[in-house]
Amino acid sequence: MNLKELSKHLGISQTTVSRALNGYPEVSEATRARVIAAANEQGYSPNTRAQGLATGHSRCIGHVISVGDSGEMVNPIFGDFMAGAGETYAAHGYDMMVTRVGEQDEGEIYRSLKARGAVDGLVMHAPRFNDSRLPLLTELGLPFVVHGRSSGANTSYSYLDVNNRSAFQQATQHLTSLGHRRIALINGQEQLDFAIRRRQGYEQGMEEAGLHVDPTVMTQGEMTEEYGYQNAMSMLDLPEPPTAFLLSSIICAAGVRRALDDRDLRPGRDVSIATFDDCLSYFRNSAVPPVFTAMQSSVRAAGAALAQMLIDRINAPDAPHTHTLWEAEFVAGASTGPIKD
Amino acid sequence: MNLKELSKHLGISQTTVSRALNGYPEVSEATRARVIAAANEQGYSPNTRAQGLATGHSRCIGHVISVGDSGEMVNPIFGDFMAGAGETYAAHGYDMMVTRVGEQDEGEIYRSLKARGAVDGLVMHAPRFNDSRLPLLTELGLPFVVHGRSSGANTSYSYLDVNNRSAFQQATQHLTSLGHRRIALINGQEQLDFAIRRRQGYEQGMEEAGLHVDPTVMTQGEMTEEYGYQNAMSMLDLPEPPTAFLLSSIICAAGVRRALDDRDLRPGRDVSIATFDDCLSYFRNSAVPPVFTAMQSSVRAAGAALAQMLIDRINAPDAPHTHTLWEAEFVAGASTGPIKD
DNA sequence: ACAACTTGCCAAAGCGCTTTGGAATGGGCA
DNA sequence: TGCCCATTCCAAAGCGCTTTGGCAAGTTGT
Repeated sequence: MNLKELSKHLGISQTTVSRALNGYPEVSEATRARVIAAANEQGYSPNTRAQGLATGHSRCIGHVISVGDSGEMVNPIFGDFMAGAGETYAAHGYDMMVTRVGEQDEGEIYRSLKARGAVDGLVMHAPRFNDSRLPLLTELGLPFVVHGRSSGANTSYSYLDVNNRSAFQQATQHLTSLGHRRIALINGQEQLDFAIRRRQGYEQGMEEAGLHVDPTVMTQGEMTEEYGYQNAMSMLDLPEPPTAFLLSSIICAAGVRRALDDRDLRPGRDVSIATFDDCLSYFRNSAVPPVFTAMQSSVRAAGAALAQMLIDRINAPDAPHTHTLWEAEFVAGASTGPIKD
Repeated sequence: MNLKELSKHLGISQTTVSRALNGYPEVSEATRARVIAAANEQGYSPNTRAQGLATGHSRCIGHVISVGDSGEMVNPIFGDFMAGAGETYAAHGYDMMVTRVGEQDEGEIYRSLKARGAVDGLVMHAPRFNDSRLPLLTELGLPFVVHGRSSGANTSYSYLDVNNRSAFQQATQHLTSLGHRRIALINGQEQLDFAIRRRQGYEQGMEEAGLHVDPTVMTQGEMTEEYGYQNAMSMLDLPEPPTAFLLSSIICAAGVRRALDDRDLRPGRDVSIATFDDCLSYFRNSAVPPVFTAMQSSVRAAGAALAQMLIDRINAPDAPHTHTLWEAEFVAGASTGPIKD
């Protein structure tokens, strides 16, 4: 069933049917009601592509996820983020397109999405330091918002970020206030902006406690469970092992927990663990008290909010850029405790 | 830059440019080369919507993920599955559309995707027992493939599934051969087909060992870490606690591990854990020996293979349905061992 | 009663592409 | 030379929608 058929069925012109369906005022309410009823009855929905061609909009949002071909990690927050964003898109009648890309040709993908008119806007994920995608997207004139920020970039852009720096400064402070002086940082990949800021927060927290940072207990890498485990294991083998671990992801934290377990150390009593927690739906930290002392911020909520930001931006592309900074919430859990002497 | 402009720029008709670009034989190689060069130089890509309108195809694949509004779990395999599927789609010039849906109106979504011509085909996730989506999709005439199977359905469809039954039968057998007689099954939601089959495999394995199943050590639910933990904890409190746990997900297994830890029990020595492992990129079980004894099958590979199946199906919609059944691979890990007496 | 609006509808153009049905051009062959 | 076929290209229709510009009919003001 298409417009032509529907209009023939109703004995009314295509114009009128289209207008009735799209809420234009030039059609009487009686006609509109009749049209809508017929459309429902016939199961008519306007063809997305034709509508897009005619209007010049795709009513589709792009998400580009980069996954190295060499079996790199898929970001575990992906699903929850999408769930949040999808909710907003659905409410506004947008579709959601996701494109997988191996790092190399990410710029090419953006150009293509723009040239093909495939999306009305997109969400940029995992910004890096002075990210080159920022000027590219700006130049392309494709509305976009960023999940996170890019230090050192001098392009202006809209973003929603968690205050990673203050989160890690707070977490560090929590640990130092418990007497910990040797605190390991098991961070995400430090070409990613969020990891940079988290390190800064950690360094600041250490400094405020009059402690100096020691590179031997600081690592960065893909935040898998195994990565947490292995780093914790090797650090525990150091002549002067850390008494507390600060982690970038609850998945990693699980790995560290396993390492402690292997060493017969109990979290919170023998060694402390504090972590960032994205409130992943399949890995909740919501026991009472929470398993992990954590700085938490829902990535699903972030997805929903960013999607809204993007839609607003598409509707008003020349509006000034929006900057939203969420503070992570500190939750005291069972994984931290005063240092043993 | 659009076709018209490009053809004007080249002094050639739109027809010829289009044909040159699409590899039709009616154009000389010299002209083709010239056209392609100009297209690259001008950064021309055909408008997706216009192309779709003209051809009647969207070159887009749909994935519908259902996420309850009440904060239900997002399937942790989602990201890895998409990464695999996305690879295949990209190689074939397909885009990937994902639609979030709260259970209630899933049929509506399918109808809409079809009516709007938004996708050329779709992947159906998480089939349930006698899933009503099967006849619906068949009736709609939208090419689709299923990740998993639907017991009790009498519609014919293409699928790729892991042999969940044999996987769990094998895992159970492994445990019984180690002397375990009281084996807990912490399963996924048993309205989902894969969980049904896993239970059957478990029951078969128990029966083969001359053991009868005991509902008090069998649960089903959303496979979160906490779910694994809580069930393990309460089962360990039973008058006759299980000596082994069989799990549907490595995320859950982590929870069980934590429970054992809390009870000062060591996996593999005091209590055994065997689990299904989807080879999630952020939660690898690839240590030597693996942390968990597991039945493993890569969900990323499944995504890639299913995508290929769907594309084949789109290209030959009347071909007979394809059924692929993968056997999960047994890996002996550190989490299982002979029963303590 | 007549001009001036409003209201409710329609025909047709246009969005950017593919594809059908020719129409030139040139080469091979008798 | 004349005929036939390939080869190479083009004009125009059509995909399903939105939107412009009108046109009747009904309504208002004087």
